[in-house]
Amino acid sequence: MNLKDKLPQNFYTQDVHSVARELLGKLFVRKLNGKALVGKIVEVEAYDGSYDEASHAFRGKTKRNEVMFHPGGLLYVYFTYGMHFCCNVVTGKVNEGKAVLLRGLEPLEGIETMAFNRYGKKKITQKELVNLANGPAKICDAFGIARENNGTDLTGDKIFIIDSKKISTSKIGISTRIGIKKSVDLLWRYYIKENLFLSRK
DNA sequence: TACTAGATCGGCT
DNA sequence: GCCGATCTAGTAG
Repeated sequence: MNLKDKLPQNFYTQDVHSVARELLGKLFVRKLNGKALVGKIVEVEAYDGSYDEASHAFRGKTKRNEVMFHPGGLLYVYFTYGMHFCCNVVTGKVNEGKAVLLRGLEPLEGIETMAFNRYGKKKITQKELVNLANGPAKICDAFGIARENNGTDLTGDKIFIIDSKKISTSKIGISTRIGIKKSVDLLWRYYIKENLFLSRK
């Protein structure tokens, strides 16, 4: 991991689908209490507010989704099901309302901290390791991301993403998105094929 | 392995 | 008042 390879703002202002695909394989970093928690991005979903009924941004700007309407490069964190947080990378230009939901990370660094955040213990089984961050709410739990991180600037030094070798197109899987009831046919979920840390096969 | 229910609360109709 | 970009534990097969 080379900190010089932190993704710049102009990475995030690209089209939401380009950002979604290119985020695969990159390293999501969260500094927590002086330590770095790092995970490789293995699964994401695109949400395009302009014609995507499943997107929080579909009905326009509100107090909750306001961050989505900023230019790309911010973290959009929302609270759901009365108990979980999920986080998104805001993309595109101002007022577009588009974002990429992080759905699966492969834990690389700070695993003991993540384990403690999720399971209340530092030593975990192989099964628990696989389940550490293979889902949107699990990511936020493991990485200690909550309401107060909504709107975090990803070009800053608290939460950011490190570039890495691009995943070849042949290794990227595409499917419908998970857990939604509207716009269910859009093939806007992208993932690294055969990775162990996917929320689903 | 597969399906179901329950937890729990903020946002929006 | 209803329902959600979820997760877990429980039961049944």
